[in-house]
Amino acid sequence: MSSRTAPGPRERLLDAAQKLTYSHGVGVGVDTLLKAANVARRSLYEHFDGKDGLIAEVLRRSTAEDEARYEETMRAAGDDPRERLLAIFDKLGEIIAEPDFRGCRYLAADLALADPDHPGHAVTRDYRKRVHRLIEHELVALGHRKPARAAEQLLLLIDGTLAAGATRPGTDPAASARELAEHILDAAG
Amino acid sequence: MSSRTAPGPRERLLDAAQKLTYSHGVGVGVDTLLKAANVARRSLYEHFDGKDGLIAEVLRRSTAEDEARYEETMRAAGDDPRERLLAIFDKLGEIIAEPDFRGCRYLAADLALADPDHPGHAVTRDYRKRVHRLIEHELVALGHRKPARAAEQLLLLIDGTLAAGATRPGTDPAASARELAEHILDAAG
DNA sequence: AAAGAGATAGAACGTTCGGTCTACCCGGAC
DNA sequence: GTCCGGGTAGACCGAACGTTCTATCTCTTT
Repeated sequence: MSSRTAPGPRERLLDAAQKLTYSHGVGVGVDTLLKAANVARRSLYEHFDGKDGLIAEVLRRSTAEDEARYEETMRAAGDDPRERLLAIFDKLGEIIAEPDFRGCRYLAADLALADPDHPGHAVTRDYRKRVHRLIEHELVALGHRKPARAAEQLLLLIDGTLAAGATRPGTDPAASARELAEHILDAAG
Repeated sequence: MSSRTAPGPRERLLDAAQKLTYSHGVGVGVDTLLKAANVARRSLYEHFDGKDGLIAEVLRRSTAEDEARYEETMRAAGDDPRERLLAIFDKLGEIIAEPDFRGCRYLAADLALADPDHPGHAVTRDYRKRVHRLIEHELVALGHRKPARAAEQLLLLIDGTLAAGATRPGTDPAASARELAEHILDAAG
């Protein structure tokens, strides 16, 4: 009951799957996941009703964490919407610099899950909508003349930063994107 | 000997693999590829020494085609480097609009091939270098003050356009990117 | 002490994976 | 005609896949 309890099989499995589906892709075998989590085979099917359910739940958890990270990043940047939005790109720079960065988890999942009916797709779609809302809200607060268009452009910069961060070592895509983002925000009117 | 000869097993297999590794990801099974190409199992190993070799060759072929498409797009845009570069984003708009567009093949491959030693990675790395060179060359011809930085930014816009095109239906990332690209080029000095 | 829920270990299922192998077939060169 | 290289067809291999199953163990609750 206390918050200091050792994590149960469900949590261990989620933790391991979150780590491994990122580093090795959603194609990792269930044996690998079970072994890494030290969890019985059966628990996977009790808690998540199979691998697809586990993947969907991992994505749900990740999106919640990442959305919270967006909010925390903006919160730490103060009250000015402009600073709050630019802080996102500084944060992206940190994320990309992490040694085990492997690109955007959600894009990778969408590209890897060939079945368009896989429950994971709905999760990533929702996540993108929430981030979109988050950013558009700031643009409205900033008084931007075209918040919808500007939001699309900022999201494109984020996508591009994560893609370039994964595939163009030695470059600093976050800095490049930030510069372009400044221009978008300066056109606020 | 004539150019009108029916394509041999090697070509059929490459054609099928090029199509299927894009629509279904590089995780497609060998059986699926052989069936689609109407090719004997053995021919795969004779010509490509296994699935990995086939994938690498498919990527090589695709990069050659895509690089040629960049050059053709710029050639068709005339002599002005600015127009030639902006034409890329118009072309991207067309590509994204195609009904079977599924994102950037090379990013998908890099994300899906967990093994960093897979021969496919070298191919995509080379391709990105060549496109980088192509774009930087135009920026130099344009007389841009910071061709290296501007090239990185344009590449980031391309990556972002392809990513957003695959994951944000209903938006027009190519148009968003083009607008930002114009700003980059206007800062040419 | 007894019971029951939840976890564990692990065998086993059928399928698919990538890869190897044998056997046959066909067309052009000798 | 004979040979032979390149192709096809398909059986087969061990391994891994996701899934289901039984059996045992270990807590917590009563």
